[in-house]
Amino acid sequence: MRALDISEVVEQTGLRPSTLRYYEEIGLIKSIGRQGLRRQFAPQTLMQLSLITLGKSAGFSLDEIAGMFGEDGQPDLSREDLRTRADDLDKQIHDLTVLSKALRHVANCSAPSHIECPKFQKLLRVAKRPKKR
Amino acid sequence: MRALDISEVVEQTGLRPSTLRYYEEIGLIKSIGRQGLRRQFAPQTLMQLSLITLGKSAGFSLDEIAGMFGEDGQPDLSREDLRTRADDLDKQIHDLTVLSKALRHVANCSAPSHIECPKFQKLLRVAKRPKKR
DNA sequence: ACTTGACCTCAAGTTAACTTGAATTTGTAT
DNA sequence: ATACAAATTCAAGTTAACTTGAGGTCAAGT
Repeated sequence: MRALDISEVVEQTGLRPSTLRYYEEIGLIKSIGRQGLRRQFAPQTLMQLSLITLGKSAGFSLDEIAGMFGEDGQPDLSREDLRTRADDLDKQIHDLTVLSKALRHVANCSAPSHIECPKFQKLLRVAKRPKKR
Repeated sequence: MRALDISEVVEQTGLRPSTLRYYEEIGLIKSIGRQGLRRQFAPQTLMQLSLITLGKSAGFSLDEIAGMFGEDGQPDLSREDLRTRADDLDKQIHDLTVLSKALRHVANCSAPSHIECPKFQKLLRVAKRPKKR
C-alpha cells in the first residue's frame, strides 16, 4: 500500500489540511516521511482518523484520544479501560435517550406550557448535577 | 416562593458562582433583582439551569441553548424544532451505541490485534465523515 | 525560463466557555 | 461600631482545538 499525500487524506476524511498538520503537531498522528517538502501518510492513518473523529463525537478530548493509541498508532487500551469507556458511553447514551424521549413527548404534549407537563418535570429531575468529565 | 441567593443556586446546581454570573452576562439566565449588591434568582431559574446542563451534555452550545428559551425563561421551541432536535439526538445516540458495543466487543475479542477484528472493522466504516453540527 | 498550484513553516489570531484576581461593597454577628 | 464573610464589578487570563496569513519551496506544465 502506498503512502498518501495530505490531499488524499483530506479527500477521504473530510478534515482540513490545517487540522491534519495540527494533529501531527500535537502528536496525535504521525506522517511516515516526506516527498520533498510534502508529508506522506500511511494508509493506516485513515483508520486512525476515523477513530479520532468517532471519539470526538463521543465527547472525548484530543488528549484523551491520544492516550488511546500506542506508539505504533494502533489502539492500545486494556480490556479494563475499554469497559470503563463503554460504561461512560452507556451513561451518556442513557441521558441522551431520556432527553430525546422528553423532547418528543413535549412535542406532542397538550399541556398548556411545557413546565406543567409531568414528563417534562421528570426530565428535570434526571438533570441534576454536571458530570465529572 | 422566595428568591434565591447566588450561593443557594450554587448549592443546588453544583455550578460555580462565576459560571452563573457568566450565564447572566451572556443573557442565558436572568436575575430577578438585587438585595443590595447581591443578585437574587427566581426558583424558576433552577429548572432552567437543569435544562442548560442537560443541553450541554447533549452537545449543544450555550448559544443554541439560549435560542431554546423565550423571554420569560421558559422553554420555547416549536413542535417542529423539538422533533428536529430529537432526531439529531437519536442519530447521536445511535453512533454512541455503535461505539459502545464495539468497545465492549473488542474488550472481549480474542483477535490478536483490534485491527484484525471484523467488528472493529465495521466500526470504522460507521465513522466516515464529521457531522455538520 | 517561467508560471502555477499544491504543499510547506511559523507566528499569531479566533471562538467558546469559563476562571482568576484585584479592588470594593454590604449584610450579619459580635 | 466594627469586623468579617460573602457578594460585587471589570479587565485580563486560560484552555482546547483549530484557522489564518505571510512568506517560502518545489515539481510539472507551457
